[in-house]
Amino acid sequence: MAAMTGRTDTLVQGVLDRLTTAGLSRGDLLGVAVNAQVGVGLATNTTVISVAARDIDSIALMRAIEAVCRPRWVWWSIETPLLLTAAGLRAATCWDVSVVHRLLHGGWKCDIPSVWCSAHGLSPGSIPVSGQLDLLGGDSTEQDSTHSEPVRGDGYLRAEWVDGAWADSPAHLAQWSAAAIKVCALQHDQLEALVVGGSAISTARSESAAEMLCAELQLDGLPVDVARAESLIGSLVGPRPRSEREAVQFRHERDAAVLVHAPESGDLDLRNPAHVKTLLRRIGIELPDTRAWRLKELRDAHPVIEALLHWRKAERVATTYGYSWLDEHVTDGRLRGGWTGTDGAAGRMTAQAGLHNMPVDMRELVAAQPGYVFVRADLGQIEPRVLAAVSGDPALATATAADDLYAPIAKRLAVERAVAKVAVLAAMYGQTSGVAGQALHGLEGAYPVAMQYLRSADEQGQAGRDLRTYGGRLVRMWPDPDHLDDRALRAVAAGRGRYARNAMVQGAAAELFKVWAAIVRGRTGALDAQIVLCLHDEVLVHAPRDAGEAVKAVLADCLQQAAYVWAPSRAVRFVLDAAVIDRWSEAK
DNA sequence: TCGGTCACGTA
DNA sequence: CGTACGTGACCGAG
Repeated sequence: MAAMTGRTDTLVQGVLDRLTTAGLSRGDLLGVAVNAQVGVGLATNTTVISVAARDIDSIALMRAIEAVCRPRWVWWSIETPLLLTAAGLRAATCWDVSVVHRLLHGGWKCDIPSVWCSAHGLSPGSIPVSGQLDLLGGDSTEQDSTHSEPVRGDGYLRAEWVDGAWADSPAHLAQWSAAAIKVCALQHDQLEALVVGGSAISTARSESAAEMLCAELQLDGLPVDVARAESLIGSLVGPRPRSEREAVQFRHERDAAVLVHAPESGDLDLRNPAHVKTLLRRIGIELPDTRAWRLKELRDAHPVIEALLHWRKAERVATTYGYSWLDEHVTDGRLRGGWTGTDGAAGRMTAQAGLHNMPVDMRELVAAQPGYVFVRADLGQIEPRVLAAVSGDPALATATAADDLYAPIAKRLAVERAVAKVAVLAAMYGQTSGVAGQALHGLEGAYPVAMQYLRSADEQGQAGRDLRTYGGRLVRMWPDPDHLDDRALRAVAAGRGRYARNAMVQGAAAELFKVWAAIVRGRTGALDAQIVLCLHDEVLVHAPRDAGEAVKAVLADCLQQAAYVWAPSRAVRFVLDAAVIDRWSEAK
C-alpha cells in the first residue's frame, strides 16, 4: 500500500468529520459495504457516504473510523468480515443481518432476498428472480431506475442488486449499506418485541460477533505440526503412496489383511455394508447392521471381527484424515476450513475440514507454533448449569455452587454420582433406555422447576409448535408426514419432543458460549493472542508463551462477564477448566 | 451427476 | 426411543 498522502489524509478526515457531524459515536450503527476495486459505502440512519477506491483505500478509511468512532458495523453477511480480516482489520462490534435473520427465523436459510423480505414482512413467494421479465410491481420500463435504486416499487429488492449490481459503483455501495441499516432497524424492533428469558437484542450482538470470529477462524486457521501429522498418519495407515497405482495397491493390502480371516471372501468389498453383512453371515453371524458397537460385542466370536474393527479405524484415517486431507486443508502449517456461527437447529457453531470431528488420537498434531502456547479452556458441565439458569430452578441453581454439579444432585437423590449424571442427561435429552427410573423420579421431586421446563419444551415439540431458546433463537418444528399410522405418528411426535428438549438446553448453552467467545476475542488481542478453535464448549487460544498464564486468567474473567451479560441473575455458577499446553492432546 | 443410506468422528 | 454436525464410500435413480 502506498504511503498515505496528505490528500488521502484530508479525505479520511473529511469522512470522519461527516460521520461525527451526523452524530455517530461509539457503538452507534454504521452500515458498510465494501469492494476493494470500487470503494466503500457507508450509511447511518440519516446519512450515506460513498468513497471511490481511487481516492481512499477502503480499509485504511475503515481502520480510521474504527479507531476514532468505534461504531457497531452493520453488514449483510460474513463476506464483509472475511474481506476486512484478510486486510488485517478486526472490528470490535458488528450487526450481521444474515446472522440475526437466522436468530429470528431459525434454520439455515439466510439468502439476501429472504432476509430482506422477512424484515419487511413481505411474502417470500414473490421474490424477484434475476433475468425475469419484470411485468408486475416493478418499474422496468425506466431502464435507468433499474440500476439507480436497490428497492423496487413493490418493496422487493431488485434481483440485479442481489446478484452484485450493488458493487458496481461507490454510490451503489452506499445504497446497499443503507439497505442493511434498514434491515437492521426492522430486526431490532422484531427482537425487542420477543418475550424470552434473556435479551434477544443482546443475543443478536453476540451472535454477530461470533460470525465475525468465524471469519477470523477461517482465515487464521489452526496451527498444525505438519511433520508430526505426516508421521502420525504414516503410523496409522502406512507410508504416503507415491502414485495412484501404489495407492490402489496399499488399499488392496489393507483389505487383504481382513479378508484373509474369512473364507471365500475375495469377491467382497469391506466398504460396502451389505458385503460386510454377507461376510459375517458366512461365518454364522447375522446382524441388522454392522455398526462398530455391535461388532465390539462379538469381538471374541471370530478373528475377522477384530481385524475388521481395526481396518475400519485405519480406513477412517486413510479416507478422512489422511494425506489427502493434509494436502487439501493444511497450508503454511495451518488447518483451515469454513466456519458457520450457527447451525440450523439449536445454533451451535459448525466447522468444515474435520475441525470439529478430528479423532482424539490425532489431536497431538495440533501444536502451538515455536514461541507460542495454547490455552485450552472448556465450560465445565455447561448444559445442566445452563438448564438451571434458563429454567430458574432455585434448587438446581444452588447445586451449581459445587465444582462438580452432580455431587450435590447425587446426595440429594441418595444415588451414586454416575446414576445422577445419567438421569440428568436423560432428562435433558429425552433418553429413556438405560436410565434408572428411580433417579428420574427423584429429579422430579428435587428440581421440579427445571423438570417442568424440559417437559414443557417436550410437549410443545410434540405438538409441533415452534419454540424459542432463552436468548431468542427460533427452534422450528416440522409437521407430521402424510399417510402414517398412529404408531408412526406418535414416533414422529416423540422425536420432535426429544429434539425440542435438547434444543432448548444446547441452544442456550451455545448462546452463552458465543457470548464468552466474543468477549474473549475482544480481550485477547491486547495480549497478541487469538482464538484458533471453538468446539461447542471449548476454546483453544494461541498465545505468546509469556502470555499463557495471563490469557488463562483472562478466559476465566471473561466467563464471569459472559455469564453476567447473558443471564444477569448470578444465581448460577459457571466454571472453567483451563490449561496452558503445547499440544491439543495434552491435558484432559 | 445427484440424493439417500450407512458408518463414524466430535460435542 | 438422546441430538446436532461434517465427511466419505457406495448405491440406485435419472
